[in-house]
Amino acid sequence: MRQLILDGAREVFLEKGYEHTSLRNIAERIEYSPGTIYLYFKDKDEVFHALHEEGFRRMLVQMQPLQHVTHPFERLKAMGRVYLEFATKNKDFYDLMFIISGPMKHENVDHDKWEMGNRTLNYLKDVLRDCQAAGYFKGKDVEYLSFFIWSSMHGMCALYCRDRCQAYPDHNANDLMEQGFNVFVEILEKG
Amino acid sequence: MRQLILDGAREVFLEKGYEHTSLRNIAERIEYSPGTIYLYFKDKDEVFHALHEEGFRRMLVQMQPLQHVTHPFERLKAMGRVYLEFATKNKDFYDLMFIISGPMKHENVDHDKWEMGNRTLNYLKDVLRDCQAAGYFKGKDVEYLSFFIWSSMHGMCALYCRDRCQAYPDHNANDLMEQGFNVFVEILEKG
DNA sequence: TTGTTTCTCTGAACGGTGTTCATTATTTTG
DNA sequence: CAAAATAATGAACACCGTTCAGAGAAACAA
Repeated sequence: MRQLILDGAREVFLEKGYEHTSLRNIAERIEYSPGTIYLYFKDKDEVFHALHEEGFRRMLVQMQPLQHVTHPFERLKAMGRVYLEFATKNKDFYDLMFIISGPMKHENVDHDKWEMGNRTLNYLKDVLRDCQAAGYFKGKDVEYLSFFIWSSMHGMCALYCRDRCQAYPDHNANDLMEQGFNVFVEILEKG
Repeated sequence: MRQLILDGAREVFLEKGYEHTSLRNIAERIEYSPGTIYLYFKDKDEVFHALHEEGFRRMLVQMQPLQHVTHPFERLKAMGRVYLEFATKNKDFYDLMFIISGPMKHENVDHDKWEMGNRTLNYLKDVLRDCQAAGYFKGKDVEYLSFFIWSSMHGMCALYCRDRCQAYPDHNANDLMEQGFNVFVEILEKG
């Protein structure tokens, strides 16, 4: 049953986006009444927490092939590109995973949720350690370095998702992301 | 009248945050009926567009002192710190200015709105050109460079505002921001 | 002064939201 | 088959943004 609700939620969510997905929509889609959802989920946030997890699962799947990139810095670059592509091609999922406030309410977080997210972040840290072993990022703390790198990627994606790329009216948003990423790589290469 | 509404809106907004600010709240605060607001503003977004502008005005004020920092790269660093401080100390304004979807609906943007935002962005570009004149960021396109730098700063602030710093449970969020910024500066220094 | 026009403001109403809960329907168990 | 346990309902509550016919006040004309 829980799975049925989640499937309906994902369908409506991917069709209409987070903003326009109501519990009544979801209930209607799976042909149950609104109240039923509350028998299986505490509230709306808990429903979307599950999709949140699924988002990370999807992202991790897209990152699997990267393990065959042997050179660590190349792997880091490839990771960045996958991240960027994930955000631009799964705007709604990205929004839900990294921007929307709901799924991060303090109660929900400590538990065993957010596991997939941690796994992705740990993967980044591993790659960074590999980079350091290959002579990159000398003397940097992996924690802070990973936070900065994640932030830089997230920053572009967040501006993209929330239409702030319009601040550059003469540039196409996707172009901006790609060229911005290139600048990023060039600068990282020298550090 | 328009000003009265805006003042009420800002009060409620700063007290309860964007999420919990309804037109009914605002109307109640200024002791008018909800309908009245629609005589002076097209809709909710238009009300918050004005606060959006005010946010940029506040940010620009905080950036004024920077013009006395002579060394361009130092000015850039100082600008980053001001940006970071603005975001952490004016979470709600920052959220409204750079994260929330509303104020960026396509209709509203082309007009003469978004002017303050552009002014801030242009100031960043100017500083970057000064940096280039001083030998930094050789051969980089200022458009893409500014987008990347803005993104990096925004990324940290956005993760902060939307509680994603919890992904680092062993680190204090403010510490994360500061150290993340330091990593950023170190890496920029070498480019 | 009175009548008319103009402008401002109201507040009920519409359709939407998340959430609760007494009631009904179904299934499982004794 | 009856009783207990479980599952599902859908009306109701309190909100939301938004609209609009009409009430009230002010300004102007006669």
